[in-house]
Amino acid sequence: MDNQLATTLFESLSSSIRLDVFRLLVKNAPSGLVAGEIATSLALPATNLSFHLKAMTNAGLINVTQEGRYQRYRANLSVMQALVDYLTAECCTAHPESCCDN
Amino acid sequence: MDNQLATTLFESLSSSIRLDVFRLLVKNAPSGLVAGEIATSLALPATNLSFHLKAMTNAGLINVTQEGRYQRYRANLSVMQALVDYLTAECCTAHPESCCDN
DNA sequence: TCAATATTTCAAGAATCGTTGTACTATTGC
DNA sequence: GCAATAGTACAACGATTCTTGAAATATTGA
Repeated sequence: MDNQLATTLFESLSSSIRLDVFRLLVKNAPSGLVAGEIATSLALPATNLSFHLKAMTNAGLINVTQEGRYQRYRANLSVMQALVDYLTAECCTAHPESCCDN
Repeated sequence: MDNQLATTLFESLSSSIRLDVFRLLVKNAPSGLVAGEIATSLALPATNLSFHLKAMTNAGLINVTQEGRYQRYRANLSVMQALVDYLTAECCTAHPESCCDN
């Protein structure tokens, strides 16, 4: 996890639409959801959702697999775990006594 | 930590300048740095840095205290810890077996 | 093959964000 | 008080990002 990837992931989580999408996919792990189910669930126009799904996929935050005419999206949980580890390191490395245990 | 605050914090960390500022302040915790020291350290124009510091302060990611004519900025480590906890919950609550321990 | 369905791509405009220079406020030391 | 210093506020512009409708692509089922 380098700074540039972290920045990209934060950017990916910095829109409420994308955060909602990610949370929905976490809730529906590990089976994931197809694009139409996400759109219905979050009441989003297909084009707008597609725009955000593409951004999140490019960032590596979610994965997509084709299922016939459907696209199934899944949260990339290991990337999220790596981000948590990165943040913990950012937060605690220098001065553990002033952060981790409060 | 609600979704809106999380979104705001991610937005705050989604620029490489702001991420660099935060990392610098973590490295210099708990004493913090005054604005001029940050500007020198990151080679940023004062106005641009001020713009980002204001955004980060509004988001609650950093704190500021006045010291005479200086403004001293410190990383808000407990907010960062709360964000890590939020992300961990987002990542692991639904299906711990598929995330936390890999 | 053909119509229906699922999703993406593209283009255009709206909205937001980032950067910079200039001006302003506040504090310090003489 | 006055000049110097630290930092912020404001305004303008450029650059991104967001949103939407229309068109394109691909798959399915009849």
